[in-house]
Amino acid sequence: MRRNSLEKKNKEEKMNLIMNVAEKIFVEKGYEKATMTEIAKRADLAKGTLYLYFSSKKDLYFTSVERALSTLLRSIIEKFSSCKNGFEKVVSMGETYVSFSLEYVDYYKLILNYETLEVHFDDKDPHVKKAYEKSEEIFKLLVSSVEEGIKDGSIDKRLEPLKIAMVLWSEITGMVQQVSLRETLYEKWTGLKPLQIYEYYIEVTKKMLASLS
Amino acid sequence: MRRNSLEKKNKEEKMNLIMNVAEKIFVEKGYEKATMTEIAKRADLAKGTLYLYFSSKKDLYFTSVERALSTLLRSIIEKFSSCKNGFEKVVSMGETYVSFSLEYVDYYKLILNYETLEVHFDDKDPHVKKAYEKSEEIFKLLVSSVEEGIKDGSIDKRLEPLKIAMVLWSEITGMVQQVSLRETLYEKWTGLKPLQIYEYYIEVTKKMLASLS
Amino acid sequence: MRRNSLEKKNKEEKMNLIMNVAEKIFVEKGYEKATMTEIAKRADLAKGTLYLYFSSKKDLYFTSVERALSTLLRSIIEKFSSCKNGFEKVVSMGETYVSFSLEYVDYYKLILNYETLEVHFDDKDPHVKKAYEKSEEIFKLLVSSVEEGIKDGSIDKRLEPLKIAMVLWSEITGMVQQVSLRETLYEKWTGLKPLQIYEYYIEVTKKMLASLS
Amino acid sequence: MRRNSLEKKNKEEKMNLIMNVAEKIFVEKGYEKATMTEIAKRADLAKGTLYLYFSSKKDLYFTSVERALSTLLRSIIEKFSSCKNGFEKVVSMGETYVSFSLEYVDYYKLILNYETLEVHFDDKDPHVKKAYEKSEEIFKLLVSSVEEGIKDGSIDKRLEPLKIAMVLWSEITGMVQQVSLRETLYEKWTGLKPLQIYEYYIEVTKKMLASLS
DNA sequence: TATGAATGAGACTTCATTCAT
DNA sequence: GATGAATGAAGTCTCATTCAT
Repeated sequence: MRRNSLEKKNKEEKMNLIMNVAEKIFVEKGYEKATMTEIAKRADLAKGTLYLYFSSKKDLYFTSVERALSTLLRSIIEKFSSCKNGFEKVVSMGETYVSFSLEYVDYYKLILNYETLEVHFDDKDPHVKKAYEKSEEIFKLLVSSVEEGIKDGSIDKRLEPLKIAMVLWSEITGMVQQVSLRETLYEKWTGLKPLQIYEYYIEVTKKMLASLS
Repeated sequence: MRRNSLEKKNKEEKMNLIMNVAEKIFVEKGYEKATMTEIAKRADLAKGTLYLYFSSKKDLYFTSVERALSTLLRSIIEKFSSCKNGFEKVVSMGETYVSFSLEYVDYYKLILNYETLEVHFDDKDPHVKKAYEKSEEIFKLLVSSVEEGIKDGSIDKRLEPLKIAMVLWSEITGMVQQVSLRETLYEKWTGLKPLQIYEYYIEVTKKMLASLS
Repeated sequence: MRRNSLEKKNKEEKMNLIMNVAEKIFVEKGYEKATMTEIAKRADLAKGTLYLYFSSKKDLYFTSVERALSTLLRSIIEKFSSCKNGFEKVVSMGETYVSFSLEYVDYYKLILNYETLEVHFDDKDPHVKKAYEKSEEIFKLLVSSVEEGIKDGSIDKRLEPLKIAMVLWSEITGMVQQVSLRETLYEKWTGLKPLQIYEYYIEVTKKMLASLS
Repeated sequence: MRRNSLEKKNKEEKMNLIMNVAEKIFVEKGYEKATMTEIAKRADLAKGTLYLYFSSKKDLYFTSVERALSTLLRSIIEKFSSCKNGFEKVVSMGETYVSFSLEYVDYYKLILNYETLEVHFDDKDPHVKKAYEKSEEIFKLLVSSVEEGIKDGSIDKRLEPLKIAMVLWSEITGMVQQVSLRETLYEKWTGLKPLQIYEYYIEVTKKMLASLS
């Protein structure tokens, strides 16, 4: 028993070690340009060793993405507990998403990278499916928070919950994707840093949500 | 002279022929998985011929992207002429962007593909620079339209033009990216089609912009 | 037209050149130990060039085997024309098989190598199927020759055609396989060279076939 | 002493356990495609453990082959005791060989696999040599049985003992190899099962041997 | 004795690019 | 201008063997 759980822990630790390295390289170069040889070298392991823990490059990539999505999901749920009404929950989700993207840049960019890439992977791949499920879980939280806010009067009752949730979701995921991708470009155009853009977005969106409440 | 311009026209036509094919393949498979062999075959040309018109795979890719961006830019400017005030111009830009993404799916997805990929290309590459310049041109149009709207009273004067332009820009580009990428997924989640999402976005955003005007 | 057939001829010639080299290496080292790198080097070609003519190592191997089987089949049929009765045809087939194995050692060993290996390949593989069909074609010739011999009185009428054909077939293919594989070993044991063994086999078998005719 | 012999017995048992598993896998997949990992797993042992009992994959393979050859040899000698003359001994050898191939399919196919493969191994390898010696031992038994038969009048005295022994040997080893390899193929061609082919072979060969005796 | 994680050489295969025709 | 055969670097993945525990 002790033995087994110890081995399991060791294995997990090693997998995490490898994923930490892989993540960086996938972010730096993109999925296709990242090579197993480089990942092995930077992890100070032999090439073959990677294959003891991950069955293929694709497996390594997706397992890393799943880990990142889980971290994000956990983060969002944690912050939820201190919200008094639906409006606050919605706002909290946006803020958490934004903080996460700023704090765990590598993690976040990995997700983002995956979001554009998976279109070229097989839709039936269990890895892809699993990742989708994680996303859907988060989205459902958003919908129910909006509904809660409309019921408790903290969100404008003329809004349609499903539609507004969908708009918020794509707005925020899209915006954060754009901004973190083009951080330097946008700063050159406007002098604004990501955080300033996000804060302004949240400010105007809060007003929009609450306009009649 | 006559001779030269004729040759030039022929050359341009051939380039367009190649780009038409390349575009489709880049969209279908992504940059890395697209092969020069397949592009040549589908264009009914010899592989070597591609290199008479484009110096490399990267060159072919970026030239295609530039062509797509130009089409988008032209589209936006055309629609501008019939707008009476700043507010209408801003709304028109959003609508045009949305229509473009729906109408020229291939073109649009190529841009989108590039937007995620270029991060992995050399920032100093003249191709990348040129593409950025095209984007900036569009963005500047947005900023000046917002300013115009505030001045002519069609947009809420408490909004900060640069910030709101930046938010609108990243919101809309990001949202359209998300939605066109995950069209089927989102429809499964909510039953909504892209157009319905976009229309609702535009509706609430119009209210937000005009709230005090 | 001229152009196409010329190209075809060139392609075939190149394929033959490659197969000539491959054959030797497959025989020397066996399928698994033969490497594409060595085949390319010995054919004085780049590794990638091999893949212009054969889609995989397996393809190269089987195409070589098919070529060898065809040569054998042609050989057997050619000799047939000068036989006066069934008995002579059966004997001629045995002799041709034997001569072939002595004359085209590489060719023959390649077939032999395949005969033991294919058991580990997929039975449904079109290559394997095609090779089987060639073998069956030869076997059917043997059966009909035996039947002819019984009818024309040149073969002992108490023999059962199908059974005796099957025995002859497995005897001779098996024997030649054993002997060519262990040539030196058997010579060490008995002082006999392959040809002497084969001749004695044919002598006693002729008597057996004709014993009552 | 007690200690030692017990240890020895344990060691031998373990070796046999490993060889039992290895045999099956070598037969199923062929030498090259069989992996030490799979052998270890199916034997419920760690990979490293295999190397405590066998110095290499090759060693494991050849030791297995030797064990199989010994079993065959023992089998042949056992049946010898009940034979009254040379003719009966020769026939008995053939029958035993045939029975062995039917009864110990795995064992037999391992030998067969080795017979084609060893040509690609180093001829001077002590393992290969040892295996050859076992074969020679059996062959010598055949030669002396033929001589005995000629002397005691049970075999046609016009036959040359060494030559006919060599022919019989290669005939039967070859035939059994062919038939066990292509069992299903031959049944499809003729409807005959291995045993029926072997019996007919023995029938006609008996007549041939005894024709004048 | 037994383990199994780690190694690293080497296999097959792909594909952007060149160049003689 | 057009061709497409040839190149060869580089990629992913496998597996016999070793060695610290």
